[in-house]
Amino acid sequence: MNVTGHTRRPASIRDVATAAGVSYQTVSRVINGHPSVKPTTRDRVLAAIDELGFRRNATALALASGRTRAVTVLTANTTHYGYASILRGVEEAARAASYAVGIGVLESADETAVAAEVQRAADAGGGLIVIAYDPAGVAALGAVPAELPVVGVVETPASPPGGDRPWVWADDREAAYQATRHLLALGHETVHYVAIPSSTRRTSARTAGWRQALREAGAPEPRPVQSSWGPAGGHAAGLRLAKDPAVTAILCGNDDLALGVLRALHESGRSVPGEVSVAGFDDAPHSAYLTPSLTTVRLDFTGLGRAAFALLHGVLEEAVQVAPHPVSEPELVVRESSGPPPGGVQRRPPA
Amino acid sequence: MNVTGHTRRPASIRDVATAAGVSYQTVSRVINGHPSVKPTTRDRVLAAIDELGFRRNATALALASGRTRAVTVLTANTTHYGYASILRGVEEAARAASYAVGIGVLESADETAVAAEVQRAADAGGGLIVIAYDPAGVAALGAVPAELPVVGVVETPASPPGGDRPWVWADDREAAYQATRHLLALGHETVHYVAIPSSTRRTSARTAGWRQALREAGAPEPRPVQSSWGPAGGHAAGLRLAKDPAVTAILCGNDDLALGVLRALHESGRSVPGEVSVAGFDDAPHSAYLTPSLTTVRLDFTGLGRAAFALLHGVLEEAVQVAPHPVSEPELVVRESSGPPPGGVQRRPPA
DNA sequence: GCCCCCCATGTGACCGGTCACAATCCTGGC
DNA sequence: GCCAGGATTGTGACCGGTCACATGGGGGGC
Repeated sequence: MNVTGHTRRPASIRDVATAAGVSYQTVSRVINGHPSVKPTTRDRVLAAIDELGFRRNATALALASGRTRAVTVLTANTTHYGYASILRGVEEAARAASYAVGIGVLESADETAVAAEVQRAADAGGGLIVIAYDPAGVAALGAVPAELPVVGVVETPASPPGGDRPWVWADDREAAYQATRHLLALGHETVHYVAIPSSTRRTSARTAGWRQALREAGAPEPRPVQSSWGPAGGHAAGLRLAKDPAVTAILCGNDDLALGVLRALHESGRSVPGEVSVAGFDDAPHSAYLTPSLTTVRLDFTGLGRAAFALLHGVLEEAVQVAPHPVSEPELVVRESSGPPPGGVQRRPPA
Repeated sequence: MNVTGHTRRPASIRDVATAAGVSYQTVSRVINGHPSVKPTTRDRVLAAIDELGFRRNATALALASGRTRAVTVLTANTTHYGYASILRGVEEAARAASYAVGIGVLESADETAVAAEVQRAADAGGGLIVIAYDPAGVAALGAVPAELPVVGVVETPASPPGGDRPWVWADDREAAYQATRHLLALGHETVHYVAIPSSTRRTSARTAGWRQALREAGAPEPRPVQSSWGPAGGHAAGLRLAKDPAVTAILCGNDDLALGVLRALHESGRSVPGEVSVAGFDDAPHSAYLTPSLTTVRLDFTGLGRAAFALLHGVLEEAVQVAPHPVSEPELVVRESSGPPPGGVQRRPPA
């Protein structure tokens, strides 16, 4: 097996063919599992493949056949828990299907920057998965040329800006609805909301679910506090909300925001959950270990990533079309950060 | 610009050549910036390129020239802060150099699984960056065939198992040393250490730095508590350490472990930093917002990723070799979780 | 005015696979 | 024993670029 010392270039199908005493086309048939190859011949070819350590050149395959077996994930953020988990899900599914996974980061939502990044992803060949939870992602999804196979991971199911592209989504609306109902059921008069940046100018799914729960309960609807993605934004928002003694329950657009809010409440001397209840969103790994541990809604991001890949895989190989949303339901996880409002129940919990 | 409705395949250099009335080779020269092309001709070609929306086919380029302009990052984990940040740094630098970035996840340290993943990465063409902080990563680095260009992101600089491969590293030893000295300087008799899983059977760099600081101070050297990567491991370790009233200072292998330790101390009724001081490692984004906020050592993971790419880039293109460790020094960040031991200073702080 | 050389451009082969089609072998039916 | 037809195998062209070399034209040195 490669006894000669000097680096030689890897064996091609013609090398294998020579070694096995057949034509290159026969080798091609063997590696593609074509049925009409005599067993004897096949064995000889396989032996030669083994001996030369032959591996099919993916580049040549892609050029000759057009099949690329690659996916590029376009995302605005790789360190954030939700995004990273989606990426992980994609990678998992892609690995199982022996697809290569590429990644492109959308540094800004600027139109030309986004277009450049989409181009770069397109150049890589294969399919695209765009995480369109934020303005940059939404812009990217919109900028994908029509002929490119793409799947969006979107916030709202109703026809996203990307048009008729296939998509997957987690039911953020339902998740926010559940979390809000939980807080209301504890007896809070209303629930304030610290929002992550919206992906579109329209109301986000999370905001919508929160509002729906308030409305159904006949609770007052405070203005949502627009914030950022990270704990710093939550901290700033939390400081503002802490000043208002009427605030007894806060829902946050994600767990990082909730962390910042918790910190702000602590600094303002308001106890959680004694005076104020806080709920997050996503169930990031650290949320269970905070003090107080964080009530939140768990979303199956990994499953979402897997689903996105499955869908794209179906598009690329015209195999069985996967059902568009096989992702598990959001699950409310009640921990220490939520409890009844101070001074007992202020309004009747719903029957 | 592509007025016809039906999807047509993208323009090739021959299409451009025909449109510009030159040969395909001239087009090739223009897109490669070859000097000897008459300006008039160049302009005509550029116009044709623009009109047809020509983009050079990366696959064909790779096949014909061997240059791939791609990096694959092999890592055991994508959601963990440090890993994700390294990946981000690589992506950033790669984008600037217009390289494509691929990602492969090492699901287990099992030899055949690792070998398969390395093969997959090799098939993608281009260079490899292996994050070798853990057994799976170390195994992967070792399994990379000699002829493949690879850079390791390693824990300890001294000849890693990968042999003479180029590598980058953050000075974990120095970082642990600083953190430990900080705690000792506050007056703690000694510092306990909750360790992340070691990448090799040998003592990790972080453990070594911690031990060195203890030794220099003549402090007792407790056995390090072996743990995992996540908060759950830190929690378990913290519960054990909390039982021992002699424990007044704990250094953790990363911020997630520290989070678990903080939680365990809280559950055990021991106040931080009143009774016990805790320090972490990495300065993850949430650490500043914990209650108490976490004293930790900031490491420039993003810079590490950028450096890894720069090094690989040098190897791939035989450009100027980059200095092997241009990564910034670790920086101690003192926050609320560390303070003097209960009952005042128990030993003299070093002069 | 001639020759040499460089500038500008074109031609053919090749990278390592695939595809479409042709050519051979072998077998059964009559 | 002859022929049709499926099973095997081989040949040439092609994917979209690059590389090595050939070719035609114009300017400077003499």
